[in-house]
Amino acid sequence: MNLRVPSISYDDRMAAEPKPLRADAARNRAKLLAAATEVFAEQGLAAPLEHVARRAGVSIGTLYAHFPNRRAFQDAIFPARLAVLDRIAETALAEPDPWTGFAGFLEGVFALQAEDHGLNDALAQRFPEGGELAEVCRRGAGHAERIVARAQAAGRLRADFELADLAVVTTAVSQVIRESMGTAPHAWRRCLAFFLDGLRAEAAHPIPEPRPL
Amino acid sequence: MNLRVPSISYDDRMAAEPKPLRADAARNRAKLLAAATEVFAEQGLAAPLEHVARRAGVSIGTLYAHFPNRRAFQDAIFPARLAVLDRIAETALAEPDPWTGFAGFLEGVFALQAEDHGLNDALAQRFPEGGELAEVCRRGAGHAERIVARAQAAGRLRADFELADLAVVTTAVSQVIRESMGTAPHAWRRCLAFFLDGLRAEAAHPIPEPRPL
DNA sequence: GGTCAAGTCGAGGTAACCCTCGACTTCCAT
DNA sequence: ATGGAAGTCGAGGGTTACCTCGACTTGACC
Repeated sequence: MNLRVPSISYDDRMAAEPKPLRADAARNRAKLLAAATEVFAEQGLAAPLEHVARRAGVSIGTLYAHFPNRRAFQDAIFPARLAVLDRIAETALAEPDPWTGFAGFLEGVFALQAEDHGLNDALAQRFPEGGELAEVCRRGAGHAERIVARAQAAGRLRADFELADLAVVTTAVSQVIRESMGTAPHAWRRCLAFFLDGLRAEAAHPIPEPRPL
Repeated sequence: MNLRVPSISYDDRMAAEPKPLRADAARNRAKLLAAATEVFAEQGLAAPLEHVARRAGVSIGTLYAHFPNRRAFQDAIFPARLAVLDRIAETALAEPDPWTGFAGFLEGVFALQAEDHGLNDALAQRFPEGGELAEVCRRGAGHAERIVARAQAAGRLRADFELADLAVVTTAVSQVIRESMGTAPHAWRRCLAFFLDGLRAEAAHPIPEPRPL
């Protein structure tokens, strides 16, 4: 009893570099990734994986051989796509006017989502639960925190705005993007404009209601 | 050729009063309606009809005998539920301060949605396409138009706000309600408060972007 | 209480999507 | 060129919903 199976450590598992793929396999993997990127962008994150396989010109079995589940696709696709987020945040913080920086940050994040239905869905997942995607989101939240703090310190962003409210605003605008993507691709900009006007310090009226979250 | 089948007119079909049901059938119909109201409120409009049948204590076949499709349920349930809307609108227009009226109207509409997942879904359907539900919505839109116009005429609601924007705001806040219903039932109020502060005439900054819809 | 239209039942067909697994094919190192 | 590991294939089993239809049951009226 009590035999310990000699097992690789957690770190080993995490650090395990992917063994080199055979030429055809590498090709298929690339085709799958490209197909998934397109399909998710068009149809959203819930698109049937069969569609992805078909678009990649590969069987459903092969798809599962490369990506055991939908999450594997997300982790492979979105972190790279979200790298732009860091740039947007940098630009926002570099902006001399803290309010312009704040507004530009939101604008940038939403513009990104407006180009990609899948990305929109990915960010709408309250907590992308584990994986690299979660990591990227955490980084994004960090950026957001600094940008919000700076705008508030400058007295431009209303003082009663909290970080949690940012998630709520994101939920709201993301939905507008999703619904109007096809028919009125810029409707969300008006929506955001109204919102921003309500977030300026000088526009603030006391909020009667309970805790933010 | 060219024989016209003697057929009842459109008006006849529309006006056709439902023939009296047998006692047991009437009972089942009532049970189904009650069950559907509950189930939709809890699980949203997309809830499986099998759940409704089960909760009503009736077979799936009976359910379909009474309501041939999901729309039939909606038409039977929501118009009554939305009658409150007329009251809310009345109150809003009776309010001496046009801004308070406008804000109260939105507050009322959303509070209604916050109590009923199904209602929320129903109103989120851009155009409930036909049926009595559509009629109710059209009436609601009429009310909204008057309330908006009054608030703008009084110089309280920003002049560049258009009726189409109301739909957008509704989309946004409805989604917040849906997402936070379980965890933070009042999050939407903060969201609405920010929004409203952005809609006040004195908060308005020019919107750079194209047409509203 | 007998008749039969009205109502009820639920098994089962259709469909969309999930994912697996054993038979087959292809690459590559020798 | 060939053996065998690596990769590919797609039919098929599982799930969850939708909706139908023929056999059965029941209420209402005589």
